[in-house]
Amino acid sequence: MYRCNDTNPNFAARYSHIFLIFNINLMNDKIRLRFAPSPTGALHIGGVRTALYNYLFTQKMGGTLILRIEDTDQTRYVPGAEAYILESLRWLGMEFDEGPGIGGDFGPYRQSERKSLYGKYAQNLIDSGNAYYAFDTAEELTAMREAYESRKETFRYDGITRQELNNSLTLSAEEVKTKLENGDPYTIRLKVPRDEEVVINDIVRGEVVFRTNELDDKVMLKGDGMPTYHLANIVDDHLMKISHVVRGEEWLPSTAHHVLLYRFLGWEDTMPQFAHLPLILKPSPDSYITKENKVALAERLVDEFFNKNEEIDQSYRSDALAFLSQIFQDKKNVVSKLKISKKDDDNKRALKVFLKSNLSGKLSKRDGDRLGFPVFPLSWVGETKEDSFKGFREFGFMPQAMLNFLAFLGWNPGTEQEIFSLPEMVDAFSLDRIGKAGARFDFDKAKWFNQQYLIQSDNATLVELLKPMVKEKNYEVTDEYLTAAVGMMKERVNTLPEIIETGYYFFEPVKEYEEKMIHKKWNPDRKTALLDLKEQLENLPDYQAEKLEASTKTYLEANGLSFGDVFPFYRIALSGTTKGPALFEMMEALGKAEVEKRLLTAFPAFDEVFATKTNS
RNA sequence: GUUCCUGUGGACAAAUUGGUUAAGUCGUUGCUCUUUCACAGCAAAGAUUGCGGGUUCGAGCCCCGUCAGGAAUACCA
Repeated sequence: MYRCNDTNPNFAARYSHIFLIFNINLMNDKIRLRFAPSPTGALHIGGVRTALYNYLFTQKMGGTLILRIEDTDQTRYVPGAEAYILESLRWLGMEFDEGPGIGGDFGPYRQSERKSLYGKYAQNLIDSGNAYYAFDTAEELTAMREAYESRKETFRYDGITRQELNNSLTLSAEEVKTKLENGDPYTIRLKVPRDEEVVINDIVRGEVVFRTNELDDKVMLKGDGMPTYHLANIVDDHLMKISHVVRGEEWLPSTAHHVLLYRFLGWEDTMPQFAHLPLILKPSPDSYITKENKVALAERLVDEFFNKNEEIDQSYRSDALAFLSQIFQDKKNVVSKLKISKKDDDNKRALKVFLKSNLSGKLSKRDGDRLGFPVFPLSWVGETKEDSFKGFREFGFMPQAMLNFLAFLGWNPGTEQEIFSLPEMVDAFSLDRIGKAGARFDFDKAKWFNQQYLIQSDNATLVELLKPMVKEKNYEVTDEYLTAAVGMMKERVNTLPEIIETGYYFFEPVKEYEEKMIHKKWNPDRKTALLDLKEQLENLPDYQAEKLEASTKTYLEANGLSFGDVFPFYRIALSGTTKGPALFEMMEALGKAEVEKRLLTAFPAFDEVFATKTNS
């Protein structure tokens, strides 16, 4: 039975005073974490959260944070992905101590550049009898898997099946030698022992036990000479002296293999501690299926289904649509209706499998697109439109708000504080307050966080962030004016761009007047009073909010009018809507001339709107 | 199918480690403030802690069973 070391993650921190007494400083060079993304596309929200937790823990412990690029799969390599990852992390304000482009004593930090390193360890495994050469081709294995599947069984390359397969365990030494000398393609597979238990002591999950008989003989070295994730990861973590592995829960099932590897390579005593993070889940179907969108959503899903399964005939389309609208009827039980039953034909089966993976489970990049929220920190432009996504930044989120939101997906400080600056978060963070259950992505909450940050930020900062967007729209305004507009709008929106979208009237003439109020209350005879008031205000020595308000009050009292008689029409004239910032502040910001212009164009327009109502 | 993980109001979650009345936040609804919207403040609705047993004076927490959801099951990471 193999046990990973089970020291407390906070051990060094907790007892640092003792180490200090003995003048041993374990903290700084002991705690080393790594964030190890794969450059196969944009870094999604789950990866960002993993990076965050790695960052928080290292900062908290005064450790070292390493960025390692895991690009061992050449077929999935996407140019630009690494740059995207770097830029995302920079935007979010997470700094790394070592990594590509940063430097460090343990480089190189791209696995493709470390290729020559791994063969030696694979050979070690062979030499110690813990791995073997496998000559089965990918095609043979695929065929085998299909054959098993047709019998409703699952093929696994393991301690049983390897005895029947084409490898150095079944072939004679002579045959193996010949094959190797001939340059026949081969992989090196881990020889998982029989009848043992591997015990993992996970920081967030506690003790997890795997029986080796359930484990497959994973490939360590691929046919192209590249290591798989499993080998490269363990070798690099060891060579880079990683102390804690904080990664997503999807890795938990293969952790047993990793523990085995540490042991076979003789590194078990320095094996890092594992912390497997809960997954970030899609919003549940019943939260986003509405009367309004369910038809569009169904069509979209069916489109994607046919896109993905080109072999299925289009004639199945109406059936698929019908099925979807049927399961959307009762949105509470969508997932349970996706169970495959015996009477389902192949099409139905394929459809159900597709829907299940798209309506439940891990949050995926498609979801964002489909449901209208971002899943990536920054926009990503892929080769096709389908592979391009809008990021949190482009949605108008502030990096700190995104981090704050993400931090709470799977962790909480145990206090009632919700808004944390990055340093505060570092201070409050600990691995043992990470939860075990999957956390559901909730865009409403994300927006709330962003709004809190918007309100909290000073106007000057927001103005700087807004300037590029203002420029893009070709609005010509002074900083002073923008500052005023931002001050009035920021607590009325969730994201930055909304300031100039819903508050467009600060930058250009009103596009449309809200008709309801005009129909209800507009009285052409009132115009004289409104114009009267306008003139009185224009004659004030300074066109300033408080003065305007005082003067208006006087006027209304003198003429027996109420606020309600006047305000809505001024408001609609200036902004097109009855919602929005305080009227007099808006007037001050817009300025005397602009206000006059807008009032004079609005009143005749109101008459017209009013006339259409009386006519109809 | 198999292995592993996880179940606390609609969502995120707390619960001093077995202690009595199950926090708080988002969302929803209402009230206050306000010319409107928003912000802020206050309040309400919403939970037999997935379900069934057991242990115990006492169970969200421990044990057994069961159901549901998720992950993994590639020469991907």
